[in-house]
Amino acid sequence: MNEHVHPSADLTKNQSLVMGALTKSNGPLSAYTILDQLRDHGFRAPLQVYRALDKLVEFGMVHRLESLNAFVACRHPDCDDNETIAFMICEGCGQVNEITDNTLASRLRFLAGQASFALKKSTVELRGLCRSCQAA
Amino acid sequence: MNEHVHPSADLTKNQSLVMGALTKSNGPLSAYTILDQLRDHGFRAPLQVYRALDKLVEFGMVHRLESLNAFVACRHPDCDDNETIAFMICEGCGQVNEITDNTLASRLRFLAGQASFALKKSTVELRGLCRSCQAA
DNA sequence: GGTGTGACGTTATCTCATTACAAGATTGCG
DNA sequence: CGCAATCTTGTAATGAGATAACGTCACACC
Repeated sequence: MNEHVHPSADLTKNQSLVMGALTKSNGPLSAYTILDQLRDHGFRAPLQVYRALDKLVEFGMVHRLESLNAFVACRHPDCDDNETIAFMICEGCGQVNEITDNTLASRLRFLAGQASFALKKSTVELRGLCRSCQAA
Repeated sequence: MNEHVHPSADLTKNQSLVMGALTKSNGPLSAYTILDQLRDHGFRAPLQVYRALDKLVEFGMVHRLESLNAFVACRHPDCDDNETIAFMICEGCGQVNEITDNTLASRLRFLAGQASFALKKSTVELRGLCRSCQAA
């Protein structure tokens, strides 16, 4: 079992299929959209997608976008799933930009610390318009 | 028509009822939980709740927690709905803490600016355990 | 062989949210 | 007043997202 990095080689068949669908897409996909895309490959029920997604998220290969109820492939090769990640989501074209920023992350940790709050996971999602979509 | 501040006096009956339910609760409520609580007051369908919530969110009196699919009454009397707000959500007791932090907000604006991203709304939700729940 | 574990498949169900249509209520104005 | 425009409401139906509960299968390990 490969450790420490994205275990791409160890993915099961279903996990690979779901990962493939997300990688090919240039935007986030909902679980049901993935299901529809994989019906030809034998997928029949939402749970098949959700189980694969759970694992992929656990591996840090996929992120869940809470404000969209959708999932996106991680573009950082060695993305630590515990790290604070921020997403910029364009409401025009649907594109998602993934950014990591230490200043942001440490500010969030500071705020949590001030309140004696044991931080487990941060969700930071910025909605707006990307450069191209502002022109239109 | 619309006002410049929280138009508490201008709430419709349904909006007042929903606002009341959220204010009385010491944690976030889902739309369907609100619906159940208001059945005695004539509420019959989810849409009655969602319509009221839409307006209350628009007025800045209620915030939506994306990671919970739930809603919480704003505790800041003059909360501007455009302002960046962060939530600390305890996974133990369900309590939600609302915090505004200028350093955080300006960092998010900076990151957006760097990418020429026209920021409309920020979602910042921290999950973890509050002080009391860490003891247990 | 027996046992534990993890992935898989299927059905049903649950929660969250919206679409579509109709009826009152209110405001504004000729 | 009479009428249109707009807003709020009510109701039913449906769409979208997620999980529970069952059973099966493959495989590693002793």
